[in-house]
Amino acid sequence: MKETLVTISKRTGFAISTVSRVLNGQAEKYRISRKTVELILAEARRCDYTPSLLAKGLRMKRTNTLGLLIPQVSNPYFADIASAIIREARSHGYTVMVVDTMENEENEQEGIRTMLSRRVDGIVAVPCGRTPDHLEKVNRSVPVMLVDRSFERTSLPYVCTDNYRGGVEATRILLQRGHRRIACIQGVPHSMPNRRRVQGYLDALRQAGLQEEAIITGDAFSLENGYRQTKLAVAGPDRPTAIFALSNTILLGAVKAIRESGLRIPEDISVVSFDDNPYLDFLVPAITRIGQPVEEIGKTAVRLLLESIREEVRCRTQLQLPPERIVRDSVANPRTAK
Amino acid sequence: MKETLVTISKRTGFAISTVSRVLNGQAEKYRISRKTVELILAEARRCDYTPSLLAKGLRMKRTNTLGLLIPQVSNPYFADIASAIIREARSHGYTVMVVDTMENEENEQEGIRTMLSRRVDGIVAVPCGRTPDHLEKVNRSVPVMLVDRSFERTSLPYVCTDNYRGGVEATRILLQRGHRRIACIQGVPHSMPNRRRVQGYLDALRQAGLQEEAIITGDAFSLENGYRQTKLAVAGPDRPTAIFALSNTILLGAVKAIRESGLRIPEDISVVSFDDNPYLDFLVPAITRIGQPVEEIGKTAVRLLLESIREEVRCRTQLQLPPERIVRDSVANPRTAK
DNA sequence: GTGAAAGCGCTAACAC
DNA sequence: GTGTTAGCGCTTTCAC
Repeated sequence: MKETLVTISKRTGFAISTVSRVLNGQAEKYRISRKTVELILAEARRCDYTPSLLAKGLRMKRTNTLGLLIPQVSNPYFADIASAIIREARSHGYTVMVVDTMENEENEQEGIRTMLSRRVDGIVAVPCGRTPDHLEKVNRSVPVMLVDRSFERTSLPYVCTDNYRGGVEATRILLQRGHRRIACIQGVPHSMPNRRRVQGYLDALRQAGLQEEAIITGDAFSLENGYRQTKLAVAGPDRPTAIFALSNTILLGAVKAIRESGLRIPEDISVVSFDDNPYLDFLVPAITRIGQPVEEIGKTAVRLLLESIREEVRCRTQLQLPPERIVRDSVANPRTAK
Repeated sequence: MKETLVTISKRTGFAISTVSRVLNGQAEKYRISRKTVELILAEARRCDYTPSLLAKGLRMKRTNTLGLLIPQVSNPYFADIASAIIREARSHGYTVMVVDTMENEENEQEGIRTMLSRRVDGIVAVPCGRTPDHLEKVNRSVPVMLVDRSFERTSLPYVCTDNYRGGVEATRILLQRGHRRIACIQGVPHSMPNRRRVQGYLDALRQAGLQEEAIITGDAFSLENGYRQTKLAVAGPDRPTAIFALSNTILLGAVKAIRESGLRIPEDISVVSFDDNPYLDFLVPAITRIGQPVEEIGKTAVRLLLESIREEVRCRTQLQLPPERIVRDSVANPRTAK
């Protein structure tokens, strides 16, 4: 049978309230005698007392638990984010319940329901819907923090990469080498990170007076999409001299297609990708890329969320953290510019 | 203010118990009239009633929650396992609390404490200690299921890869090509997966009458370890013609060292690795490897655990699932055998 | 310095 | 068919 305050109370002869106070470190506050404190602590240790956070949560209306909605835990990028969030939460005494939404809005909604039922103190979400409506509604009952992805106009707080700037930088890396025909292979068109990256790409081209040259294709953050679009691109008459892949998965597809076509990176075609990953240094050549500050995103999101829980106010901070250029060997001058 | 059974009870005029029964789908069982049912359901929907699983858990002594202890969520291999576990649990109506133990036994113990306090119905663990003692003790109060790693002699149930067989198969792939000097670069020596893989390697050599040729080095599942050991191995006088890396990370270090030394894979030296990962197909050459049935491991572990929770008996199943050979292009005949 | 008791939201045994 | 009530384990107000 489980130990409770009652059993300890009975065995030590002190009242439940006294036991509770001692076990919560409130002995001082209530000026409970040293002797009592020690007796109770000893007994608690002896019987391996494990306080019920269920009962405590029910009483206190706080569970020290956060909910985390992630579109795909097995995706290394999301795993990194989840990892950062879980660790940061733990360092503040919070535990995290994770729901894998599998990029499905229904799963997301159901996940939110379970979390609310479990009375989480706050929710961190990488949202997968097209609109913030539902999450905004949830935010009225429990604080919500968006991570990685956000929405066009929303009052919800978020922490993500400055994807626009990432798009600009990636494109500039190529422009500086003299590339003019740069194919941008995108992921899910309506998603915010995608739109911002594309916008960055377009603006960089525009500033270079190359707006006419924009080539935007693709529709999914997948290897298949990267492969298909690259196949098409290199087969066409006016082959691009460089490819900007908007994600790791797209990049892999692109690399596969390029290799199959017999072209060499970077001699025949340059490549820049988004997202960091240790493996990218082991491809030949190593891939030049725009890394996202994953660790910082997770940490910051949790800190802001916990703060808003503590202060009992809704957080309104919307943060875009700067991406990181990781220059390797997949970019060279275009042939035509030689 | 939050809605509860009481508020609904008051507003509809029915007793709390009636409301409870209806909302739990027990209307039939208690032969509650259609009208009552509809009124109550309507009101619950209207006010967006969210049942408190805290209160329910307190009352029922079941929370429909599992605890998951993972040594490093950001490691793609563990992320895959976590993903499978989370999804399988969800499909049975369970939510998962994840603790990242960071390969630290203290964190593991603390993680267990929080989980027990939160009254999880069961715990899935990739343990990081050297002995099963503590987990066996925990198993007396709540069912524990080991995953990926196990212990030499333990009564705890587990589901993992047949690492011994993996070690044998990897080694045989090399032996069949005529390799005789095969360096095995291991990870943490005392860990079960490592020991079993090494044992498989040794037995495969023995069966080929090559026990004298065994070369076992290394001490960590890390890129650095793989790099260092490979550097030493290729620099030595009697260079191995093949390397068996006991993990992905070790492999990457090995590849780096081999490239730096100017040797080519597989012409100068063959390579076989453990663990699957999509990126391995994009290295040049693509790496031949032994994949672990991660999805199945996670699924099976959760199923067995839930079953033992349901039946209220301790599971004693200890399962080793067969690994998968993934043959690519990193193995060739050794030079000397030509 | 310590204790008694109410109540958090829920289920289920028992009553009618 | 529906209602009353005890109790899950905890915190906290009020009392002494």
